Amino acid sequence: MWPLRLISYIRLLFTLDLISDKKTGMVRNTLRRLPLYAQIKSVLLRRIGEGEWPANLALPSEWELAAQLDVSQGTVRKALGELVAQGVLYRRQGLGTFVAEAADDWGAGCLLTPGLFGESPDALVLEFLGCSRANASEEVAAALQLRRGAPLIRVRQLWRLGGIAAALDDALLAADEYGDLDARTIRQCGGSVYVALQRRFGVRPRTQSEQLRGVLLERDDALVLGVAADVPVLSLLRLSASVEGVPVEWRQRICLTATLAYTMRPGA
Amino acid sequence: MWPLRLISYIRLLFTLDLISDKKTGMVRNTLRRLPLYAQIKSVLLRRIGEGEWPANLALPSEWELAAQLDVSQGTVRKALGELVAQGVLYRRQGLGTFVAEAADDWGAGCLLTPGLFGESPDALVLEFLGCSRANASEEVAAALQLRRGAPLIRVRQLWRLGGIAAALDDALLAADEYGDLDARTIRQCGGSVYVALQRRFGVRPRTQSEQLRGVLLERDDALVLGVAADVPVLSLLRLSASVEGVPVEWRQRICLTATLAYTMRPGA
DNA sequence: CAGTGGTCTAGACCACTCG
DNA sequence: GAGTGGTCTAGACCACTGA
Repeated sequence: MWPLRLISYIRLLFTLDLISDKKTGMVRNTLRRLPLYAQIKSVLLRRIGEGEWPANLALPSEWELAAQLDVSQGTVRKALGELVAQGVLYRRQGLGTFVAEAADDWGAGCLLTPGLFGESPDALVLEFLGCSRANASEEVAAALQLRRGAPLIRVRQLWRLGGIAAALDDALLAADEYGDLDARTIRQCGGSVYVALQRRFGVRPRTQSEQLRGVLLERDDALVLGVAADVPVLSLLRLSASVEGVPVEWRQRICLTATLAYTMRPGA
Repeated sequence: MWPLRLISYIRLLFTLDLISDKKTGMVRNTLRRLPLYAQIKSVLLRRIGEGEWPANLALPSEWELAAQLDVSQGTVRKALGELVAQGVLYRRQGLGTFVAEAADDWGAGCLLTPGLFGESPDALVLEFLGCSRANASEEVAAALQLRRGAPLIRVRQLWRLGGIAAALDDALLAADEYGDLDARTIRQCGGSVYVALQRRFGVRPRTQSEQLRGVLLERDDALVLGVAADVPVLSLLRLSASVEGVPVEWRQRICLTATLAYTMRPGA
């Protein structure tokens, strides 16, 4: 019994690219620096990132995974639970555990609703406007860990609610890394940058930080949105990173708030 | 063994004010409509609400609670875990599980930071401005489940960051329910409405819904904040409710965003 | 040192979904 | 009915805290 467990720990060790110079007796302790379920989580995250299981197809069952990784079902369950909480997976009782689609470009931070404290989120429609090149400002360069002036891809998207323009997005990505992201690719992905990143680069961006301001709508943006300029709007900045924590995308969003309000997801 | 479990289920039944007309054989199934850990959660929430354990003092240990409620430690742990996730409790390894302080008036929805994607939240200072009476508008009445024109208590607070005015709050509460909330009481609670609610009424408000807009700063508010009017600012509306889900407070906040930005808590 | 939360296991049963 | 996630138990050991 015990030797078998030990072997599994050693296997996990290599799977995680961790190195231990300790004697076998010490391996377990060394590994315990991270709880087993956290190690399982890393292993699964990597295998998901490598596209081992397509989106919306079931992973192996909890018992199957437990056998593969040589841990108990409860431990697998705890790891899966955290991934579900992070939105990477979802579960359906009696069916299985599934890889979630790439995150929606709108993001999980806040939700748009038409009414006041209304409950119906209403379908936002994403419209792809175009792709262009740009250079990193000081601010963007710092956030994306690039040098100032580094070449960027700029993706412009328009959000509509019931046909009416609601928000305007500018997504910025490092061109050196994601230069292949052209208009055709994004169009094939329904206009979604995140879906394109997932399919083309195996990157699943996750919101890392979001920031809000009240600003006045600029003339250029007002033209695109088809409304008057100089009205107060909501400005959102978002930094997204891969599951490994590498910055991927900087996004700036302008939200019209004259007739709409933005309801935040009730936290916890 | 089994009879003992049965008795515990029946006890839980009464603790939860649930009623079952079924024969003893059916009680278990009836109860199973809610998982055991969820029932434990309710029981604990109520006991916390009744002030059984003062803030920052330890609850009984997981094993002790398990014995009291006649469930396993793992089940208690799951219930406690969810309450920790909700911010009602916090845990410290080796010490115990504690009741958290009343929520901060600032709220858990978003966090203010001075810099761009900066990491230091910086201490916000709350300044109590005063108390007054008002009447419920249509909107507020609907949110607080009152009739239109119902008497309200209005509490005004100013938030400062490094001495500089950053935000202005107007909290509205039903006067019929919370009429005792006068300036003296609130001052005794450090200016915090939530602390006062907890101490005076045993109510622990939790954010239920939050809504954002970009608006222009009005003249009256500009005077209080000591800045120019007509600048774009962030407007936040928040509805708070008791743990039982009864609406308690409607709060309107005006955030200056000329030199500050509001970073949202990274979700999950 | 004793007591606490944190992790992990093995095994059981339930509730749901599908063919 | 077979297979899946969801819950619950009993017991073990670890890591941390404080006296």
